[in-house]
Amino acid sequence: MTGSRRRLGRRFFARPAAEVAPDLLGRLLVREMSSGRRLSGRIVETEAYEQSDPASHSYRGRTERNGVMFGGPGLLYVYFTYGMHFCMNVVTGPEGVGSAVLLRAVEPLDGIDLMARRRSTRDLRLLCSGPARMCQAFGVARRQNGLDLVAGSEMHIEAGIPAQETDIAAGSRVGVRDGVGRDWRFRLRHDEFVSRARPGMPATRTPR
DNA sequence: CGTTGGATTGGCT
DNA sequence: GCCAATCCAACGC
Repeated sequence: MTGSRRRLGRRFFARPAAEVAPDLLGRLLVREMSSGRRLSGRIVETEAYEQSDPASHSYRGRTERNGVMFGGPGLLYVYFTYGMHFCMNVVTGPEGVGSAVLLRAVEPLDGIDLMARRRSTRDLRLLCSGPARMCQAFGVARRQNGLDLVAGSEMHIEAGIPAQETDIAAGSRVGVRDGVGRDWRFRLRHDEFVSRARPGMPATRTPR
């Protein structure tokens, strides 16, 4: 139904962010609560950030805030923004290089009641359709920064059912003038769980 | 040390 | 569609 429960390994993440980002669509983000409860969602929207990119937190080198981005593939990079929101990324590429994929939206699967309580809404489309909404629904905050998605037990990503290339739409990222070949925002076409529409995200065109 | 604005969201001028 | 909320990293002086 939602595909393979095989966990994605270190090698999957040890590639350029622009390659990992579209490949994450259709995979399952999973959090195992210490209570034994499982929270999960099918990834439907991502964005790639390479170190060479002025829009990336890692562009100006390693700092206290972005340190995890340089820590090696498969780590979870969580940052705080706008004075109230958290966003989560999956670190990609080799250790020492600051690259990551921002998880922007998932389709809620397991633990929907718990997500609804955290989000103060029962509307499925408002639970995880945005990077900060996802973090709130999954209970991800500062404490989860640096978690290992490959060797750790708190969070991981399962293989699920990878999206077909023809089902993927690519466009420019928020606030970034992406040129041809640099459309690094990816989402499933015709999916109702993606974040709210914004300019620069055409409904057509396939990546790579 | 002061200023600026952000990989956003929710509520409503 | 527009703007306030609210912290803090990065940058300029």
